Amino acid sequence: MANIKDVAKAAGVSTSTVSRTINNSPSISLATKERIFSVMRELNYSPNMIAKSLTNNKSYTVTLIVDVEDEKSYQNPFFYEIMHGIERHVYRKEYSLIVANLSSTQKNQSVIEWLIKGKRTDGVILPASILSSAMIEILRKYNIPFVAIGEPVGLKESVSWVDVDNKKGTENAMYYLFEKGYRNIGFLGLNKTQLFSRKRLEGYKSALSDEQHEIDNDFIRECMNTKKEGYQHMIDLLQRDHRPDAIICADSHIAFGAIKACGELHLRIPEDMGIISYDNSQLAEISDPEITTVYVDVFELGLQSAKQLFELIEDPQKIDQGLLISTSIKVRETA
Amino acid sequence: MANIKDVAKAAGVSTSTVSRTINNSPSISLATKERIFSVMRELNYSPNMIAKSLTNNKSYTVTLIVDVEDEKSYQNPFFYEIMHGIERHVYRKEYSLIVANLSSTQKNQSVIEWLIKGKRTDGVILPASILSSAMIEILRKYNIPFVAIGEPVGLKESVSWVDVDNKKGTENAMYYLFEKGYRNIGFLGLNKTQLFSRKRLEGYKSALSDEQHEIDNDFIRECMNTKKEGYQHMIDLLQRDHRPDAIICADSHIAFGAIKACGELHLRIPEDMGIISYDNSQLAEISDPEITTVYVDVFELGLQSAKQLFELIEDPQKIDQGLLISTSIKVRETA
DNA sequence: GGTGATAACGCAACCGATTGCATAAACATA
DNA sequence: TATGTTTATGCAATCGGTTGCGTTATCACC
Repeated sequence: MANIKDVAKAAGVSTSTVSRTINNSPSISLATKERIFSVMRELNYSPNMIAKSLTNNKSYTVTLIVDVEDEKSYQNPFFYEIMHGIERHVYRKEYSLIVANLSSTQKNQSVIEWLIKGKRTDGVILPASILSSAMIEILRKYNIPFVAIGEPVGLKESVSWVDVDNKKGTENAMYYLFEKGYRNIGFLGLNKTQLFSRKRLEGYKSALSDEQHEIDNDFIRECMNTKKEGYQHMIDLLQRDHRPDAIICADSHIAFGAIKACGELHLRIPEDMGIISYDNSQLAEISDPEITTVYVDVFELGLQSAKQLFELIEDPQKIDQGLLISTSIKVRETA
Repeated sequence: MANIKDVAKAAGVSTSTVSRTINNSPSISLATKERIFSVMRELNYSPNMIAKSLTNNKSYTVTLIVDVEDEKSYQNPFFYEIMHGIERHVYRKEYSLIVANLSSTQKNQSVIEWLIKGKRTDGVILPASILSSAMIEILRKYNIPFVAIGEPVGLKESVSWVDVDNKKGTENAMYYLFEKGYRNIGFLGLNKTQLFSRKRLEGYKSALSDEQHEIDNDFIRECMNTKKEGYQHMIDLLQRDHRPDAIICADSHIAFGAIKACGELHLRIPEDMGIISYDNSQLAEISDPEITTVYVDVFELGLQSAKQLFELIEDPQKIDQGLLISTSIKVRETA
């Protein structure tokens, strides 16, 4: 394949001149630029990015870390779409995207350090679950910009991140349910360990306050993100005297369990029981009835994380900041 | 960060010597090798892969293409797992993995050509859906090894590929159903456009022949991979005089529809109706009852595709070949 | 016509590795 | 002792770009 020397020779100029026309230097006359461009086309030339990397000390590559622990959990279908969002922006910048997985439980930084030390990456996007202080230390030490997917919690220093606006999303779901006439709304979701569940619960509570409803703690259930727990808690809730007439599930698996419970107790959905969960389109649409959800534009989430990363790459002075992606209600059949 | 010169200086040798010890040349004395290694540790040195790439004319990177059209279809959760399988082998080889998406409908080769021309990739793994003849032409032209995920169909030349053994998988599912006592087994699946469905149908038919059953064409329904079509075809099948007592669904979405149909007609699963579909663990496990499936080790599929790719990279004489990944039956509740 | 400014380009060093060839020392052999 | 081998290492070119600095030609102006 043709290299810069071939182009220079064919155009009767030095490689410097070719390089400058590629990089659009003003000190090359228009005539020579055009001649060089036409030679480049003839020879089917494209610059060797490896060589470019060596001189410019940039890899033209960013890395997406995925958490293998999440792989089998609820996040799975999300991450795929996030990746596409990231890709879109990365390729727009003429960078390429490396993926690598790490385990949040094993606290293993080796892959990322290996990539950095080999000068293979200019920036990193990684789930907050992976962002241990040891990880931050490494990234800072080598001066590699990074952005977290998900709001990190309990960190001393500030970092860049993007997350779904879980609180507002749930508030909006509540307002939607109120408007539909539901009055006694419950909440099923884990809230101790998972930040996003906590935020969703916050939104649930703040919407109740806003609407002058009092918070009934019996309506709030800590519940793992599984069909089984969703089912059990729902059965339990429905056997009480004072039942909810609608429920917000922090996850679609929970909603599946809740729907099953309603079926067994012959409650009609959405007439007797409204249900809203968070979006996992595949599950929401295959459910019967289909689940009304808080829709999260995860593609946008990925895109924004990449944008933030490039801001840091292009301007090292840029200060770290968080960004919340807003949600909408995707009306299906359960509310 | 320390480079090879720093190491050479600190160890009192030339960069050649350092390079040779890194690459384990036999012509360096053990004593100097040890000294150099200890200096490397002291200085926290690792070789700059970019520079290595430039001299060795290898990018130490392979690319995984994903088909954005498939993104929203059944393959989605598969690809994620395939990616992990690929990753495992790629990082074992001390390569890194680039991902890029292409659309099978738009027939757009630009990203891949851009990566190749920029010398950013040494090999490509791509879904058969992307493997148009134009794509092959490009890959051959630049002499880039590639492996298809899925058996390509209608190509003139031979290429390397890995695929699930769909035929044998379905045969095994049939034998399993026979053993369970089912005698009238139907098949729901699309078989015109999708090779994997055709193969599954082949397996269905060959198992019937093997067991001396005759093929009842009314029991074979062309059916898109959706819950809706699965439901309709199942209702239709169940309203006939001669009903099946078990059914094989080429996809889990179909199975969801079939289960719904059984519920409405008050058929007990698995007593009155056995159901086996192909694996999508998330859907299979959230279904009620949980779906018995033909399990596909997609991680292994990815791993094997990467292995094949590296065989081609390491030995350009290596001839292209296909590889089938065998399946197993994952017994859950529907059969 | 001499001087200075400006425009357009080339020279050569450099980025961090690899490698063919040369070389020096140590050792063996005649 | 002179010569041939072997072992261990260094020199310098090379991969394909980039860039500071120098050079040449052209033109304006006095």
